[in-house]
Amino acid sequence: MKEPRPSSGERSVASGLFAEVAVVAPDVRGARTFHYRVPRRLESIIAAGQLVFVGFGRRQLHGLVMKFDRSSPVPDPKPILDVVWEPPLLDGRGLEFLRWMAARYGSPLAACVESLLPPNLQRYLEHSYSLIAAPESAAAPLPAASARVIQALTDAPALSESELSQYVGRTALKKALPRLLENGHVRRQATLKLPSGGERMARLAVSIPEARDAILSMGRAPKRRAILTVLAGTLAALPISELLDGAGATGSSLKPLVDSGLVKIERNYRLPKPDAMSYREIRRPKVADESAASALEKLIDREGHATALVLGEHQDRVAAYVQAVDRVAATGRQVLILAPTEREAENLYRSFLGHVPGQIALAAHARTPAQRVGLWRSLRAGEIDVLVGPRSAVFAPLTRLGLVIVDREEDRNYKDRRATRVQARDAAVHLGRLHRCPVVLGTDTPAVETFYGVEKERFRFILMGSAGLLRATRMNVGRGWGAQRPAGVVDVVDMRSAPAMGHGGMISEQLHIALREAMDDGGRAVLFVNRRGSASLTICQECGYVFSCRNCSTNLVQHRSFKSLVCHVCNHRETVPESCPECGSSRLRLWGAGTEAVTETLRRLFPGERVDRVDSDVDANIVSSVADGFRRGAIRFLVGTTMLFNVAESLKCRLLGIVQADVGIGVPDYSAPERVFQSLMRLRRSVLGGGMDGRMIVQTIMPEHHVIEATRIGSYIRFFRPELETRRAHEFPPFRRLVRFIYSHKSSEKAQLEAEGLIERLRLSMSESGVTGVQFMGPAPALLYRERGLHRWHIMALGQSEELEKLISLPHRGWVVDADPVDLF
DNA sequence: AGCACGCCGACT
DNA sequence: GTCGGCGTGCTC
Repeated sequence: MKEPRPSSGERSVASGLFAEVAVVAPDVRGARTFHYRVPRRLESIIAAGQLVFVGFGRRQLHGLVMKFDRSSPVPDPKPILDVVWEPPLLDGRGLEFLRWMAARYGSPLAACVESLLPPNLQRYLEHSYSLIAAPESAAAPLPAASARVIQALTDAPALSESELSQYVGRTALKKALPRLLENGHVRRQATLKLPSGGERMARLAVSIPEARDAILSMGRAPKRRAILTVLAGTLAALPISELLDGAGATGSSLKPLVDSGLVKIERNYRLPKPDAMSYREIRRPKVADESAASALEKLIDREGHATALVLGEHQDRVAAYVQAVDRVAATGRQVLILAPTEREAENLYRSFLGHVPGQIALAAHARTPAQRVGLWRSLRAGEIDVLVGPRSAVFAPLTRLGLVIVDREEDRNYKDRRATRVQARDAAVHLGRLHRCPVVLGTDTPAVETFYGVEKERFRFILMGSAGLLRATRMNVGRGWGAQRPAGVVDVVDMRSAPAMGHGGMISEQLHIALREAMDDGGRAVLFVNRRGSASLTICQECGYVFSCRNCSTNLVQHRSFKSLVCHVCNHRETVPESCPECGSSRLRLWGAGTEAVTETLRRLFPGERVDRVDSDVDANIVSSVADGFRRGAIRFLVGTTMLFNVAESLKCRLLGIVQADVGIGVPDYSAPERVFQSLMRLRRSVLGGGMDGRMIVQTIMPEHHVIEATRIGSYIRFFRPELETRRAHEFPPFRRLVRFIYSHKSSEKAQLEAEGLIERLRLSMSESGVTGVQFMGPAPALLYRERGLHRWHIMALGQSEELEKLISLPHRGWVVDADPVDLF
C-alpha cells in the first residue's frame, strides 16, 4: 500500500526541481496548471515545451511543460513519469501564446494545448510496459496472470498492451496491470509515434568539407561518390528517388553511405506539387495604388510590431499582399495568411503561387491525419515560408514569423464557436506582438472594433485607392470607401407605404418594375432573402395558436420543398398541418417570406422564366450548377440566403434586390446592425461589382435606420458613426469587452438556480478582489431560451479585459464561457 | 474522463 | 436498513 499523502501542512521546503505542467485533461476548466517533481534521472533532458507523461488522480495523462520552479505550491507533488518526446513541441513564444489564449478566452488549457500541438496527438501516443524489479520469491505468490506478465517482461525490454495480451488474456491483463503498476514492479511509459506524413529523404549528415574529404578518400566507388556530390551541392534534404535519379545510382549505393554515417535518411512532409497550369497563366496582380503600397512597405521594413488596417477592394488588397509577402519572404522570415473560409484561403494561395519565393503551403492541402501531422512537423522545422489557411492556421508552429495577414478581418468565421472559442483575428494580432512583427488586417468593410482601433491610433490605417478620400471621410460623412468605384445606384423602398405585389406583398412595385426591365433587356437579377423556407410563422387565425418547436423556443418554418414544418435550430420536422391542434380551425395564416416563397412568387410573376434558389436546403452540387447556369444566363433570377457568398464569383449582374433588409436589425443583440450592414455591403460588391450601371433595391420597414441610410449612400462612415455612438452609450464593445456565461439544463428551475448561484459568486469574487468596473446583465433566460430540450440561462459581463479574466475561471461544470461572443443567442 | 462521495427514493 | 441513480467536486 502506498502511504497516504499529507493532506495539509506547511509549504514543502523540499529542494529539487519542479515543473509546472499543462495537463491535457479535458475536464479541467480554465488556465489551471499542475506542479510535478522532476526526478533526478530526467533533470538533464527535461525542457520547457516538452511533452511529458504524468499521473493525474488515478489517470496517467500527457501534458506540456510550461516552466520550471525551485519550489512547489503543493507540499509533495507527484513526479513526472517520463519525457514522451524530447524535442520541445512548442517554443517559448508558443507557450506564451498558449497562456494568453487560455486566460483571454477562459478556454480549458487542454483544448488550447491540443490546438497548438500536432493534430490527433492522442492517436499517436502508445503505452508500453517494462519491468522495474521482479518480486522477491519470498514475497506472497503472485496471481498467475501477474506472474506471466512478469515473465513476458523479463524476456523483452518493453511491451505494449496489445503485445502483452498475447501472453495473458485481455480481461486478466486489465486486472493484473494496475496492481503491478501500483506495487512498483512494472512501469508504464508513453511513446509518441508521430507519422511523418511524408516521403523518405536523404540529407548530408556531415559538414560539406567533411563530405568533400570523404569523396576524395573514397577510392573506386563512382556511384557513392556521385550521391555524395549531389548532396554536398545542397544543404537541403532530397527525396531519395530524386537523389538517385540525379546521381544515376540505386539504393544499394546509398545504403553504405548511411551505414557509415555520412548520409542520414529522414521522412519529411513535402508540400504537394502545385498544378503547374493553375498558376502560370495568372499574371502577378498589379499594384494600383503606389502610396498605399509604400505605406505597407514602410510598415514591413520597420523593426517590431505594428498592426495596420488595409482598407481597399479585394483585388487591390491581394496585389498589395503579394508585394508584401514577396518582400518579407525574401528576407527569410515566415508569413502567415488567414482567410475566413477554406475557399478564400485557397484563392489567396493561388494568387501567391509563382509570385513569391520559398515554400508556400495551403493548410487544406494536408487532408489526411498523417499529412496534417506532416505539415505541422514541417512548419515546426521551419521548412515552410508562407502558410495560408483558415482560422486554425493561427495555431501553426511558426518560429521566424515576419508578417501576419488577416484578410476580410471583419468576418465572423474568425471566431471559433466550439473548441477554444478563440477569435483568430485578435489572436493573430497578439501573435504579431509576440513575434514583434507587423500584422495586416485587410478588408473593404472594417469591423466596428477594428475601425475604432484606427480611431484610437492603436492601429495604423492604410487606405487604398484614394489617399485623399481618407482625409475627407475621417472627419465628415463622405461618400465612403469604394466611392471611386460606386457600385451603381441604391434605391430604398419603404415597405410600410409602398405598393406591393406578389403573394404576401413581398415584392414591391418598384422592385417588380426593375425586375421586368431587367428581363426585357435580357438581363438577370439576384434577390437576397435572409431566411430559408416558405413561411417563418404559421398561426391559427381563430385562436392565435403558433406552431413552435417542442424542443426549442423557436417557431417552426414551413418548407414547401420538404412538405414539412422545420425547426431551424434542432431540425425537428412535422408534416404541414391542415388544422389547428388547439381549436381545430383550418384557418391557418402563414407569415414571413423565405427563399422558397420568393422563388415561387417570382415564378408566378414571370411565368416561363427560370428562377432558382441557393440556400442550405439545396444540395451543394446543385448550388454550383445553379450558380453556373446563372452566370451563363440560362437562369434569369437567382434567389438566395448568405449561401450566395459561396458562389460570389458567379453573381455579377446589374440588379440586386434585398427583399427584407431589416431582418435581424431588430433582435436584441448589439452587433446585429453591423451584421446586416456587412452582408448588404458584401452583396452589393459581389453582385454589382464595380459597374457604374448597376442598381440595388433595398426593401425595408425602417428606411431611416443608419444601416439602411449608410447602404443607400454607400458610406462606411455613415454606418460607423451612429453605430459607435450607440455602443458608446451602453459601453458595449469596443468600449468594453463582453463575456457571456451560458448554462443549459433540462430543468428550467435548475438552470435558473445555477445562474443565480453563479452571479452571486461572480459578485463575491469581484468584491474580494476589489474590482468595481464590471457590469453584469442577467441572469436571464437566453434569447434562445430553449434549445434541443434544454433550458438556457445566461449572464453577460461587460468590463475591462484584466477584470474579466479573473471572473472567467469561476463557473462550474456545465457552464459555457464565451468571451467576445459573435452573437447573443 | 473517471472516480469517490453524499443525497435521496425504492426496495428488501 | 441498504442498494443504486444522479449530481458534484477533485485531480499537482
